[in-house]
Amino acid sequence: MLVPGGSVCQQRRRPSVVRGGGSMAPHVYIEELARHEGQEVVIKGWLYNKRSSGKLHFLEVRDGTGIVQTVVFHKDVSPEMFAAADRLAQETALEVTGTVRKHPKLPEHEISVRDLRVVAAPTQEYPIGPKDHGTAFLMDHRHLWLRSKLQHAALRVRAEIVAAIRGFFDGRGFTLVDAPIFTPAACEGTTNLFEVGYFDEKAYLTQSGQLYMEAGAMALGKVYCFGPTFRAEKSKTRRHLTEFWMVEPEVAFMDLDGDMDLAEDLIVAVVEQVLGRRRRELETLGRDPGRLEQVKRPFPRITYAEAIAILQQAGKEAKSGDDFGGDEETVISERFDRPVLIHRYPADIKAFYMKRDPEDPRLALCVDVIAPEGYGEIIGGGQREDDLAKVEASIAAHDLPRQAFEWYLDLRRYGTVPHAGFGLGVERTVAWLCGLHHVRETIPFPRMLERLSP
RNA sequence: UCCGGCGUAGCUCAGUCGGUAGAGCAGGCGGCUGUUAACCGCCGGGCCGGGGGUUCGAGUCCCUCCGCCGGAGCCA
Repeated sequence: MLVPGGSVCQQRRRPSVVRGGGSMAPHVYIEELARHEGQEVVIKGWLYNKRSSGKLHFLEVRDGTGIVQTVVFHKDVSPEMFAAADRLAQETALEVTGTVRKHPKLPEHEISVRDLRVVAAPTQEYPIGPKDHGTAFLMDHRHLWLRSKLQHAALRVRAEIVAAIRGFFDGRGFTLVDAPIFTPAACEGTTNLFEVGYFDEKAYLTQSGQLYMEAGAMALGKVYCFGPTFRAEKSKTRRHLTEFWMVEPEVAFMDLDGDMDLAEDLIVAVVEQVLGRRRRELETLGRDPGRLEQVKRPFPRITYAEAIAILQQAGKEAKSGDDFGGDEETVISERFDRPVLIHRYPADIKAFYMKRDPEDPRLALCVDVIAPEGYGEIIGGGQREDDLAKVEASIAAHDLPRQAFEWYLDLRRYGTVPHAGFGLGVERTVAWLCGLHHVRETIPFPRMLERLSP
């Protein structure tokens, strides 16, 4: 029975599909429809789009797993239901009962409708139509925009990437060690950290769980943390969020080479799993899987000095001692068909905990991974300084408050060992795999310089 | 913070040389038995971001403020 608006509460109390005779059709999700060809099923979802051809209405219904075209033919339903079906507004919540069959024109399935029930009609016009909208408008309606095809696909790929990352580390004997979100005053300088009140003192939202993972690695050997991190940088680019997710493995008795192997293995595993399980979503996003199928071992590994040489050959002004901006990363990444590892940057442009290269102490045993196609740095990491005196000296040289690092120095006092790790930025990885222009579409509710809501 | 750009109907936009506000979509009504951002006909819909200035006259030119977008720096 179709009820266009009103008496919704009553309907909710009696959620069964009202229809004459026969057994109740099973509730099926749209992504499973192919297995039910020829059967009568119930789809529970929302009206995505509607077309009509007089005696025939085409209702596109989405249920979170996909979108299916349902066909209402005037001879299959009552005249009242047929007329009401034509009046359904976009995003009406629906239960549709009908038979699954092959689409006559497309390689997919459709449903010929026998019964329709409105669960809830919209109280006002849905703001996002099947037409162009600007990003500001869409971001203001992010809570609704998530229902759209491309956003839906991107979030599913994101979830797959997160699952792949967890599966990768869990399968290799890593232990998940959650790092704190509140951190005490002054870790790596506070200018780009979000300050919050913490009872009678100040605290800062974490910008990395790494130091805590070093403690974790000394306790559990192979560890990783996975959570949100925060940067109060006034960055306005398509690669930046103020709140983003990072996975940070840390391994005791591992050196830089082992670190690079681990980073490479992780990326290959994630790409493989996404290609294997989310190909349909990549297609929806217009992402050519061929570009991702090239992401196989081994990745090119170049030194910082070689990267500078590439930039100079390309006519860019680059001299040793410069860090790379987005442009430089793009120039380098375009030389390769897969991610490129750049290692051994000058130590003085890197963080205090980086171990120096014994073969050239001006260099740090660090590595950045630059994604292909200009998606930028997705990994930064390296081997950590494990010598107590050298860490102490580095803390002093960076003007960091020694007191706050006493616990960190303890890790070098009680059985210090070589260790290494890295951080992988989830949103940039999602942007790369999905082929999205901007990281704001890679996270459900992005937090940016000018965006704190919804 | 700096540089550049944009604010016109619910949405996306056009608006000439300064001369009384336009289209498509969405909404409403009607038509169509296979549509694909369906299509066809009709109808309603405006603080032209706010303030100030120039002018007989400002959506249009100038100043200013606000909001947003893109990029740089910084970084994942």
